[in-house]
Amino acid sequence: MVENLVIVESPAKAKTIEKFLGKDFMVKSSFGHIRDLTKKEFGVDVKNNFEPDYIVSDDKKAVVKELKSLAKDAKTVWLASDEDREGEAIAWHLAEVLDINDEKVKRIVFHEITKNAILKAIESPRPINKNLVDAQQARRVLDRLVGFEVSPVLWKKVKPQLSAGRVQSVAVRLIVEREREINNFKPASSFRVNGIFKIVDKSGKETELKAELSKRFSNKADAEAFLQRSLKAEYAVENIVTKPAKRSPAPPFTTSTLQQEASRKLGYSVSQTMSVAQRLYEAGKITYMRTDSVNLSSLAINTSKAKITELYGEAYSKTRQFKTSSKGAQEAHEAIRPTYIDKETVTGTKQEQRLYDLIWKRTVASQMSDARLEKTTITIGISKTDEKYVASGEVIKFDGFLKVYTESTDDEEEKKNGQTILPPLEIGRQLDCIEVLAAQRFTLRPPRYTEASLVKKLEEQGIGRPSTYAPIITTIQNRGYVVKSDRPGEERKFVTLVLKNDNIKEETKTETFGQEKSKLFPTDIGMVVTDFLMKSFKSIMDYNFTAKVEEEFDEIAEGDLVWNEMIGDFYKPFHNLVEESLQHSEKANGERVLGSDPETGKQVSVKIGRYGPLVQLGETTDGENGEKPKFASLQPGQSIETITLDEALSLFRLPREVGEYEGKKVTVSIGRFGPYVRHDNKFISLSKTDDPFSVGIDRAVELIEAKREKDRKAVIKVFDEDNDLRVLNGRWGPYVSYKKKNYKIPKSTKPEELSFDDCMKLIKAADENPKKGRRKKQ
DNA sequence: CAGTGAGCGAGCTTCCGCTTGACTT
Repeated sequence: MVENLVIVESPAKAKTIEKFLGKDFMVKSSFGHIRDLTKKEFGVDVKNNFEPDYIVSDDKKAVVKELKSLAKDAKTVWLASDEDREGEAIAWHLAEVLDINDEKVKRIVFHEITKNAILKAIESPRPINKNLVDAQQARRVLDRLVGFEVSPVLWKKVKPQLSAGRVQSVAVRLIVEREREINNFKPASSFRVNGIFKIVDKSGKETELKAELSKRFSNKADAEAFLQRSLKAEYAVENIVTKPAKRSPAPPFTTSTLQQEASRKLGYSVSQTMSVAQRLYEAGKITYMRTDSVNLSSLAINTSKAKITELYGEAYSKTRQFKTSSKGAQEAHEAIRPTYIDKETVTGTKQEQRLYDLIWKRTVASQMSDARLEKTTITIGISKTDEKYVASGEVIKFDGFLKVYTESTDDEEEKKNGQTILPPLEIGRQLDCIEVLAAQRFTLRPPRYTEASLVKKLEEQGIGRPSTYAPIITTIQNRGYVVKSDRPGEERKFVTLVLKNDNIKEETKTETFGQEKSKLFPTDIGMVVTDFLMKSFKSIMDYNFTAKVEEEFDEIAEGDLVWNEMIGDFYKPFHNLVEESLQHSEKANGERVLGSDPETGKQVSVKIGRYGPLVQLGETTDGENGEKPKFASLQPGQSIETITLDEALSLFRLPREVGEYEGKKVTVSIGRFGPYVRHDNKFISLSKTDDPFSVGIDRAVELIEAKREKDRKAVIKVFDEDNDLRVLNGRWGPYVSYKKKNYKIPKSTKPEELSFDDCMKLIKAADENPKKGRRKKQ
């Protein structure tokens, strides 16, 4: 029997705290929430003051049972869940479920896992804050009402299995609207002019100085006129301005900033970052990784100071406490930092080491001095015209925190503007101009979201929580609203004018732009659902909806508002929208008429069908004449919103019969797995460079023969005893194939030397004890 | 592995936030 039972949310936290507390304390974990609204029913009694119907989740039954029996025997039960809305609710649910005497229960809180903080917390217990619990109940009930009332409207009006929610629908809206901004974007061009000057220093060494003209020209004629004016011009330094500047370090990591930096610097996906961080946390190497706080414990600040002084000297140390600026932050934890800041590196996988390194640097840099810079601007005058060239540069006078860490940005343009060191010059110096280059530049369309930049945007709007950023991104992809994908760049021509050796030369060059890697694209269904929700549930889709209800949750937490009343005020108009939409909304399928087929005059349209987006030739009403419309699926990368009539029509040109080979038809088409050639009931994939619309019989035969050759090579051995048994060479090396199942060959044996009996032994052994993780999902 | 798009009806789907494993590749 234990005197004191302490319950926290996370088992790793329990382990740490137990060490601080000594023998009389047993520390256990609830593994997060233990109860939730029932899923089988609606879970909220809307006719009875929105009474919630809570049940212990299936996967928590064992935990609850254990905690219950421990609590029964303990003298005091300390509920030590986090000090935020959700944590307070967890404490309350525990108190309700554990079924123990109120006097035995004490609620304690701490914001950092240090011995001092824990001992202090034990000294000052408090009752459960019911107002805060009510704020959580309001949050939970509101999310259930929105999710479980709006989703069924989508099932009826758009497609079964779809979902809508306070957070996910707005996340999808962001991506849809960005995509439309990009589709509607019309790039404008202007001419940017750079002069390259020759500088000779005292020792006779030559360097080049690049300076940009302070003016851009909106068209080629103006740029050309400027170059004409510049012919035989003379150049001189008109002014040099030097200004001191400073740069300060970024605050320590929160979940969102860690996800952003790990994405930019290490290329990790949001969920990858979280699982690597989880492992570091469980190994006791970093503090809790789901946090919205930039706060550091005084212990952490002091150890950083000592470490920085030791490594870089006192001048580099500057202790700082940061304040959070993000909307809706609840700051139940510390910032994400190394548990022991004096440890510069850790053992573990490469991934863990790299993430730890990032966290260490960010934390330490946050406690370092500002960097001091000197910014210099040189203005160069032109003898024959009023425009000026400007060159700017930056010199680091004292590196401060930059010695350790610099935060990255999402802005690609910013990266190019790297700091340059300017050569020493003085006012009045004459400069030789090597060349003047005027190049046509285009305005940039808005960037598509990456996982991490979406998280950043959501956090700015106060939507979602540290524990949900990664799941949100998974959800909107699983629902088919959004896909993460790459897109090849497009080519575009641009004009350059070069003035060199008193001669102006025009040239047209090509550049690629708009290349995308791992970006979030909305699907057709994502766009149709967003449009539907915007029409019927505008208030829920409002970017400020979460912020608005959060204010009310805060009032509930303060005791100034009663939660059921707040929900009641929300529900009445909301439920009316639901009813209204169910009764009056048209079915939404995103149908768009593209025009008519020049050959038949029939209408060509696109819409979302049962199996996805399709193009339709002819109308269903034509059926009266006995003619059914023709259908074809859209290809990956095509969208019902942007597809053109020509693109749509060409989808009907497949499958194409390209000829005959060995007396059998050869056809080309596009299937689920891409373009293919079909011959004698065999399918052969086209290569990336083949165009399914133009591939001819010669190329098709070439592919068929190549495939046959490959298949021949793939067979290492066949057996007379049993035709089903073969030794094959596959993508991952040789293997044994028998009755459609594949078997690994031990590394020690040579595949050519396997006998029939050897193979059968292998098969028997593998079938008899299937290894864990090799079984197929049912 | 390489389709599908008629209509009906039964039975199912769905939210957000707090936590880890247990899965499979």
